[in-house]
Amino acid sequence: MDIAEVAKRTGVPASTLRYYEKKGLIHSIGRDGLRRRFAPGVVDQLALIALGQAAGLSLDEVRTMLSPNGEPNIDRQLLSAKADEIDALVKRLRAVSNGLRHAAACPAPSHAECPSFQKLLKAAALGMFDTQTTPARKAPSRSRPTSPSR
Amino acid sequence: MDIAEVAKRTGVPASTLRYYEKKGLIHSIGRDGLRRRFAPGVVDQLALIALGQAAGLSLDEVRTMLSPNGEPNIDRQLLSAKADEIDALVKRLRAVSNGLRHAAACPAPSHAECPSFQKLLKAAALGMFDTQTTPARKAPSRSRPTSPSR
DNA sequence: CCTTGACTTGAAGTTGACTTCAACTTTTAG
DNA sequence: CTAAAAGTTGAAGTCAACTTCAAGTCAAGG
Repeated sequence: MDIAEVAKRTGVPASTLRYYEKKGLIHSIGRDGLRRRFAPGVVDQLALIALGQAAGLSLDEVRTMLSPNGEPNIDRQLLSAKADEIDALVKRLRAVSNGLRHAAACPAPSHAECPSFQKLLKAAALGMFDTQTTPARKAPSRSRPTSPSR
Repeated sequence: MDIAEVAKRTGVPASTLRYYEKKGLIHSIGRDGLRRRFAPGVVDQLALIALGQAAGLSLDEVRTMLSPNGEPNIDRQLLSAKADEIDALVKRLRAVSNGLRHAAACPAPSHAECPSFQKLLKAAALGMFDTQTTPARKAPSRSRPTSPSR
């Protein structure tokens, strides 16, 4: 597959594909002339990358998850740590989702004034700031670049 | 509470609190001299903001969720749409978590070579790129700023 | 009174993740 | 053969979300 084909299949723009390759997240499996050729597996890879990003990982983190560079030990530890983080995130996100859903259905004029909304979200937020023991600021996230990227 | 107190309680640096205030995400409830004074509720607000970010919302999106500015109708629609998005994200994230957990326990030298890891993640990635109908690139995310901010 | 320390501001700098641009090489169609 | 279309590069630009900086204000202690 050439770069345009991958872009078409995944919706990831060519510029991003080149950027990812430079960063070492994907690899072209040779050149046809000077054009990159990609193995079909790159499509799955890109899905995983998108998934990792959605989970709040940086591109560098995603790369270390996907490539067995140095110590496997450290890698595995890191892996389950990440899994724990993601589980925690999932818990909170479900609460947020419930909160939003309730807010959407709730008759109160402003959800800021709806007590059950408040409660749901407060529950979701509980434990984010541990007032002593934990580091706080656990889960990161990101902003949309620009276009919805057809 | 003054700004330092809020920072201490939440782990969110003072500079960020000022930035958020400028952006309209939080509000100081008056000044003591020229110093801001915050209501205790701001702590919960900040937790919600962090949560929203973890869910992949931009600060602007978080603000619109939290403030009843214009049309409530649009707001509610948007709310349940966001809830749907989050639910979808949660589904994928759980698959990722399972994948990572398996990879951490798996005896294969590199998880890239482990077939069950591949399968799990491929399942997680399924539907991310819809090959025709949907826009792809559904959920965003973010990277860590710098300090762990204790 | 004067310094110290916590706060204030606006402006500029940083970082991650891309995108855009200018200049160039190939491949493809006529 | 030649021109357009699609690919390539490195460098520079953009954007969101902050952080850092310079310069100033203010309350409190010595």
